[in-house]
Amino acid sequence: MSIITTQPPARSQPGRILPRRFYARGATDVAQDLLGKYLIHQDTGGIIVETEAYLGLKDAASHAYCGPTDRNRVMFGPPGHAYVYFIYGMYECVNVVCEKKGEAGAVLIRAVEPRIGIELMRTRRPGAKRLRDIASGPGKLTIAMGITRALNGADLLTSDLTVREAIASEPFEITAGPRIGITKCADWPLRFTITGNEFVSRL
DNA sequence: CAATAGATCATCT
DNA sequence: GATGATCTATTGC
Repeated sequence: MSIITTQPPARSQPGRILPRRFYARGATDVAQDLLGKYLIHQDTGGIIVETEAYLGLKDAASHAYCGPTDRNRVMFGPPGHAYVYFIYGMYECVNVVCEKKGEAGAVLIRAVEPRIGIELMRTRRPGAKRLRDIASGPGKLTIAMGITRALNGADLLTSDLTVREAIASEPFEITAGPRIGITKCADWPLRFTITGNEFVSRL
């Protein structure tokens, strides 16, 4: 585990949808820069507090490691689109596609701090006792925000799933550590959290 | 609090 | 036919 000190974004319009070029970079950079941004779907949204980078063909833990298939095709497409996959027979997880077309980097959104449409999210996650249980995990946040495989391939700049600049953000530090729930490349420090944030999937 | 079992199915071998 | 970028409930200290 390591701590990375960040600067507040030099120039950002609060609430503005992130531009395509934000995503057209390496997944490791995008994963860190997504922290503190807003993930918005329809009437729900929150602050991204935990992400993981997946490095495509270079990364045995990535769904794209063995090349394009019907499932992972959007990861090889243009940046700034959603890759939503179904896992464990039960859950869906959202990624944002990075890198230029042809390269398959992606960032898994692992946890969100609920901010918009909290009541609606509560009804979708009736088992969640505390606010911090609503979206503190990749499978939980898709349920809370109504994100399904129907959004696989959706454009994050023009669909009703978007990522936006922070409204009013305090400076924060980033903690890096090993990714969760994988067996290959398990020691690569590609999981990033807002240091000390209580809405992450685990401390 | 930590460890473990069970749910459940699309995808790939 | 096995596995998996998970979650919840339950069991055991």
